[in-house]
Order: sequence, then structure tokens, then C-alpha cells
Amino acid sequence: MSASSKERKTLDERQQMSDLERLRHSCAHVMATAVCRLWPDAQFAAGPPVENGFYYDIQLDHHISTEDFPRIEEEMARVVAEDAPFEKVVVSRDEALALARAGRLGATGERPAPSAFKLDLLDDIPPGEEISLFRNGDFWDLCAGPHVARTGECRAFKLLSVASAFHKGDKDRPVLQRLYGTCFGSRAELDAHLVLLEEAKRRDHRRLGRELGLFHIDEEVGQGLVLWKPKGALIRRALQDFITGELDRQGYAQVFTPHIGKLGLYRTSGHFPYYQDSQYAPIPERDQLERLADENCSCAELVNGLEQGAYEGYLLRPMNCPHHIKIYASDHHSYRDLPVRLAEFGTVYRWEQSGELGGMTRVRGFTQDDAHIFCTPDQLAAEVQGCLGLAKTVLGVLGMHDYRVRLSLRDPDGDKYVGDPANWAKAEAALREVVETLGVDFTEAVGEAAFYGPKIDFIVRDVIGREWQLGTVQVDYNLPERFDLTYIGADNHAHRPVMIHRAPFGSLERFTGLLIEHFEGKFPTWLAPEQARVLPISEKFMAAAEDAAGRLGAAGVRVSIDRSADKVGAKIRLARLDRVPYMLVIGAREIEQGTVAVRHRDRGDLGAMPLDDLVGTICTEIANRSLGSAGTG
RNA sequence: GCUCAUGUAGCUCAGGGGUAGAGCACAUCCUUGGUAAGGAUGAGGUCGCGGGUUCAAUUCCCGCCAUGAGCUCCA
Repeated sequence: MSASSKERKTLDERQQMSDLERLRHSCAHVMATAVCRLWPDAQFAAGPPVENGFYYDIQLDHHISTEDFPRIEEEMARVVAEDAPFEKVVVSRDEALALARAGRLGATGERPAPSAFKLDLLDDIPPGEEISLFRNGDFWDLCAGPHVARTGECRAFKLLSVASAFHKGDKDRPVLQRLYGTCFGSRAELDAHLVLLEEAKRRDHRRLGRELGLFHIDEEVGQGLVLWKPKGALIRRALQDFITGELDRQGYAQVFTPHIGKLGLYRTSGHFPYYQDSQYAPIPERDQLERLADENCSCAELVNGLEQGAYEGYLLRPMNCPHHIKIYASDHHSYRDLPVRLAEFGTVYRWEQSGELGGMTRVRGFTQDDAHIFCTPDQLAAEVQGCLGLAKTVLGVLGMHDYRVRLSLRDPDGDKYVGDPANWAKAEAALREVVETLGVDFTEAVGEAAFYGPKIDFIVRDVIGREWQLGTVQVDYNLPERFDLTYIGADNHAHRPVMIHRAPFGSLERFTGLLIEHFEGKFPTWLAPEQARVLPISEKFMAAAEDAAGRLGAAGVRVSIDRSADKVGAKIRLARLDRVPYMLVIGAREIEQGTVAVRHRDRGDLGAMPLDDLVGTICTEIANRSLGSAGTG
């Protein structure tokens, strides 16, 4: 499917634009009018409404920067004040072509240069479909609409950012400047939205990760390589323990395998050299390197030799499957043994493009909560069901309900797929049947399947609205074939098992990043790196504080003592900034009464209670993996 | 990888052709306190890295590296 056909909406869909989308789309025209007045040689491509605003793609020699925003906004305000009507004019294709050739579309007057992008967009309009222009004052644009009545309605607007984008999302087409803005029905709504954007920044896992001491990414270590600091590691351990418990219950076997493998392994799997652009470069063997150096071989010769298998080397693994496959293949299997479920927190390395890296959500080295299930075709549906149930359980325990499920199918016209069409049909039917029983909404995405099989993905949004794939369940007919995997069936003949790749978290890095944003750092007690902090009123009560912390620690609670010379108010402030769920204040009063004064991160002052009561409360909360008040926001 | 922007103390940021500043954090001391910031003093910087222009560059120019937004990509 080409980008343009994916993006192009039918006329019907366009007419169904919501009021807000209509306003924003109109504001995009207002912005284009202003840009056109300031830079008459600007060429416009497409300018649609998007989720939180609108953009217009512009080709212009002048590089628009944020410093230009005030003058563009001023000009926009003028266009709004003029309150020109948006007038729709239906034209014939020939008329539209003539106007575009005269440079009159996306313009405030005729120009020597044709409206090249508009000509291109005209080409995409199917024969027979109505072609319309919209005019506001002098500004004429090829546009199906709809629009608001007058420019005066676009009062509450703001330019947000400028970025680049390829024309029609195609990297072989020209790079355009994409100017983003937003528009609301009222100034108050706009202001509320801008406040929301600011709040979103405060939830950003990169910021919280630093403030809470969870992880660090160091230039000298390498881009996209996450260092889990002690507090982040505690969260990860809690997650791994949680998932391990679920795997034990569901009959998985845990394995451990190395992070590298010989190139031949990946030639067999098909990942080398075919996908080498997204892998770290191979590690050639030392004696081979020395021999080549002696022969004054060039780099290109080395690369060619590695690709063709003339010399051997190792690869940082881009996925765990081949190792698990080799474990499966190391034994003979009867149909009675199946399914074989091999699980590992497996670390993989992928050479993601530098512009795509960010925080923990897109990294170059990450650990999947991976497992591979080898089963008979008949077992496939039940196994997939188990996987989906696990993913759903995991998300449910964490209070993450704002996700969508995507059933990714093959494009029947595509040629990138491997395997028997009958198997595909069977697998797709099985996945659809299972996902329907899951009790969540799902969408089907044709053409999104992996080349080796269909899959089901769990997709969540981050704090700035970007969608990320987390958990995934993928059916694979390809690798069992390539590695010639077999099991002996009841008929005493060798049969090909089906493989399922699945990872309910996706990767611990991405999942933890999204979890930080989901909880705004306020992890439920079972995940909180520091579950309780003892705050002695003064140093005089340090012994009592030590005693209380000792008893909490003995009960398995992660507890610390604030030994600073600060007053209680300051200690509470710091503990709250660190998002510690339970604060225990200890002073003369508590010692006399044999209690501790408890304050909860979200619930405030809980009053005095015997320490044993509190230990019981906290331990129950941890054992139940209770969400408490976390995750409700 | 592409376009644009950014890079000054651990963090958030101000400044600006004549080798640097604030707040917070940190250290020491005073204070020993009652539920979101007690006070004083001090330490801390090759102004991302490398070139160039200049008598002089952290400041201007170029290249690189990193970060951010968007695009493209994600087996």
C-alpha cells in the first residue's frame, strides 16, 4: 500500500470531519494565507487537521524557525480579523489544472511557477470525483473541505513547531517544512490545552528517570544503551519476578543463552546479511582480521567476505529466536512433548537509526521478556490464547487499560511473505478467532504482518501521544522451515512444528519507560524502588527510626531512613518528590505511644498506628500487587 | 538516515569577542524541630568535541558528537 493511498481519505470521510477538525483545517488555510503573504514564493503541499491541531507542508527557500512564529501569528491574526468567508468553488479537472499551472493554487495570486504539489495532489483525485477549491480572500487552495464559514472563527490558535517531512511521506520525494499549529473554539480551551502539554512534559519518562534516579544513558557508553541505576533496577526486578511467576504458572521453561552467535546462525535464520542495516556490524574473528591486514585487504573485501560466508564472525544478536530454536533442535521431540515453551529475558541489539532513538522507548540494546513456543498446528489457537491472556493480565495488573489491540494480517497482494498461503489463512483465522474472545476492541491491519506470519500487537500511547508497540504475539511458519525443526507425530512421521514468538511486555526498557509515564513516577507499592521512608523528627529519635526501619526491612519492605538535619516538613517534601508511598514520622509522641505516624504519598496523613499494623498493610499491598491509588490518574 | 532546533556547575536555566552567574542539589557548621523548603559558610565549570577567523573565541564561522521535535524506519 502506498503512503498516499493510505493517507488519502474518501470524500465521504472528509465530509464527516468533526467541528474541531473543520476549524483546525480552516486554520491551516489561515496559516497558509499568512505564510503566503510573508513569503509569496512558498509552495504548499497538504495541510490536514491532526489529532491535536493541524499542519501544512510547505516548500520554501527561507527556513522557517521559531523566531518567525510571532510574525506569522501576527499575520494570521490579521487574516482572522479580516473575517473573509471560506467559499467553495466546484471546478472541472481542466479548470483546476489550468489554475495549478498558473501557480494559482495554494497562493494569493498568479505566479510564474506552477503549483507543483497541487498538480500532484490533483493526480490523486479519482476520475469522477468532485474537484473543489476553497477561497478565503485572495488565498485559493485546492481543497475538498469542509471549512468553517469565515476566517474569523479561527481566533484561538497557536503555532507549535516546525519540522521536516517528506512529500506524501515518501523519502524519495522532496523534503518539505511542516509547520504545526493548533486551534480551538475558544481561548480558554487553547490555554487549557497548552497547560496539558506542559503537564505532559512533567510526566516524560526521560525527565522522571533522571529525577528519580532510575536510569541513565551515557554518551560515552553509546547512544540508545540504557544503564539501569539501582532504583530502576529494583523496578525491573519486580517486573521480572512478576512475569516469572506467571510463566511458571503457565508451564514455561526458563533458559539462558548468550548475547552473540556466529554469523552462520543468522544466515540460516535469514537475518544476515539481509537485515544487516539494522544490526551492529559483525565481529570478525581476530586471526582472520590479522591475516587480511597482512594481505592489505580493504574494508570492502572484509565486508564482502563476511556477507558471503568466506570468513566467519559473530553477531550481536538482533533477536533471541535462533538460540531458542537451537535448544529445541538439540533434542528429539514427540508430539507428546509439545508444546515446548522456552522463556528468557533475552537481551538483543539493533542498530536503530540515530534519529529514532529516544529515552527508554526506542533503544539499541534491550531486553525482551521473550519466549518461543513450539507446538503442533492443532495447538496453535490454544497457545495463542494463553499468550494473549498473559499479556492482558500483565497490563491489567498494572492498571494500563488505555491500549489497543491490532491484528496484523498479510496484504494478499504483497510479495514479501514466506510460507504456504493455506497456513497463512489458517493462522490468520486462528488469531482472529482468539482475539475475538479476548474481550477487548481490536482493529485489523492489512499489510502489517511480519514477513513470516501474522501477529497480534498491544499498542499503548506515551505521554505526548505517540503510539508504541508493547506486547506482541506472532505466529511463525518460516523459521521452523529454515532450521528444519521437526517432531514425531502419532503417525510416526516427522512433522513441522509451528512457532509462536511472544513478549507480553515487549521490552523491559520500553515498558518501563511507558510505566514511568503511566504512573507519573508514583509506582504502586510493589514496584516502588523505595516503599517506605522513616522520618525521625530529630536526631534524638534516630535509634527508634533504626528500629522501625529494621522491622520493616525484616518483613521484606524496601525502606530507608532520612538522616538529614532537615525539619520534618522538608523531609516530607523530599520523600514526596521521590514518590515514596509510605512515610513514617517518629518523634517523642510516637515513642511514648508505641506507634508510628503514617503519611501516604497519595492519601495524606493516615494518623498514628502500631508499626506491626503498618507492616501488615504494606506487606499485603505488596503481595497483592495492589494498585492502591496509583494508576488511577 | 533526513530537516530544523538545542548543547554554559549534578539538575533547571541566565549571560555574552577581553578565560563566567543564579536557584536547587552537594559539603561543613549552627539549629533538634511535628507533616511540602530553618540559617550561615563553602566547594563545584577546558562554557559538548575539533578546526578556522581574531591581538584575544565559551561567544562569530565550519565540521563532528550528543540531545529534542517531526519525517522515514522498526524482522
